[in-house]
Amino acid sequence: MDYLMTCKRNVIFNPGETIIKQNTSTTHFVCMKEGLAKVLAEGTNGKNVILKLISTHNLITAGGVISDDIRHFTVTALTQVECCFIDSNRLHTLLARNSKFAYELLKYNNKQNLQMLSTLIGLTQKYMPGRVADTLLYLKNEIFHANPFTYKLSKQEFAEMSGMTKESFIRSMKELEVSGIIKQSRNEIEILNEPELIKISKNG
Amino acid sequence: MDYLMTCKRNVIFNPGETIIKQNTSTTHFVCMKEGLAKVLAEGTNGKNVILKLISTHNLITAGGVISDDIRHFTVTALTQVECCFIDSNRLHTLLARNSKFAYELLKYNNKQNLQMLSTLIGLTQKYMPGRVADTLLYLKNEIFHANPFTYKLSKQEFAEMSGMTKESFIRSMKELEVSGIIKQSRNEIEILNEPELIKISKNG
DNA sequence: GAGAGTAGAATTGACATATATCAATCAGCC
DNA sequence: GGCTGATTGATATATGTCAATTCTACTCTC
Repeated sequence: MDYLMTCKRNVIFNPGETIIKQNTSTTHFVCMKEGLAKVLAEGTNGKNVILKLISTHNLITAGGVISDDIRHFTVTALTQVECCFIDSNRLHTLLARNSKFAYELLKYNNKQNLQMLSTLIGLTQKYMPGRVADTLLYLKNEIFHANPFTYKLSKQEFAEMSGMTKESFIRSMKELEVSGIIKQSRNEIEILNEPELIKISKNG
Repeated sequence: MDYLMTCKRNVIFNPGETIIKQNTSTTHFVCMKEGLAKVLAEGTNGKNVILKLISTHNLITAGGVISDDIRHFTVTALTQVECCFIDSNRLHTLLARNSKFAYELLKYNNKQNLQMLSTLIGLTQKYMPGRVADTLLYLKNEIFHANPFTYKLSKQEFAEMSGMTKESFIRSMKELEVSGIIKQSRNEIEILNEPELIKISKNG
């Protein structure tokens, strides 16, 4: 991985800039070195789903690269992002030579797959409160690693992470706030009663 | 792949029997040699999602095996299924030695991932008619490879493939029939107007 | 540097509608 | 002749849509 990271083509993206665009074709893949970005799948009818957020030291294959060279999702910078572009030939060479690396990549890939599975289950089988709870727990535990966490995502983006409209997301959040489970101010969310939130996530 | 296929532990499953059970742990993975099976993810509240059907010559990793040894979905036989169990050590050995194999497996894995992505998009962003259309096109093009195709799945199972209740599935099918887009008898479905069905799939 | 203006996001409310739920009836099958 | 699955209907509810309002951040001017 270090071998891949120490590449030349280092690029800086500003918030809002598109790092990878869905349905385009490239022979490069991207390695995030610093920052936060969103991975979203664009639907046919203008609806998007944010599959996950990615931060430091993350490999962005965007679905393609290994099976085909088409990008299957769009990756957009949320903060300033530093990343490097690596020629996929370089990856292929490494794969052919180093079976340990191939094994690790396979593991990584597998983990992605499972993550997507749980997203799928969550989005298709839970009611709104459960999905909102999932989003909040994901943000706290896997992205910000802090409890009152400060965000700079729009409500629209939160909604796209939760598979609903922004209005519905806002209403759901308000209910959680009224119930005393969370506390929110402009750019900050605090989870006050995590056990209850987990209970809601498991569909109460 | 042939090396893996020529294993000793050959097992026959009858329709309805569980080949792999979600949340169990094994150090074996399964290779389908013959038959048809459904791969479903069991939700917490009794709702299931059938992720896909699998037929001849398919590797069932069930999510785990490479990253952990926990099965993340349940696989159930729909017809009589012949398959073989392979010790995962054997796979790991092969991976370590043969980088070409690792590469192929990575490709395979990647394809699975993309398939799941499109399922996710379909289930979360489309209305019922679009989801039903997706299911029908999937069955015709990727599973049965025939136009009037004969099935032996229950309406409940079709519904679980389409992310809805069986009642909703039946109603949706009826509408398609009334519109002259499909024709259905007891165990057979014929797609009469495929272009229109594709249009519906793309959310009309 | 302070205030007015403005563009975009957040919020709220009323309403429409997709879809689930529940119960009843019907059909095919051993 | 009953049992399971399919179908239909009536109804409830979750969620989306649309429009109106408020809030916030930022720019421009003086």
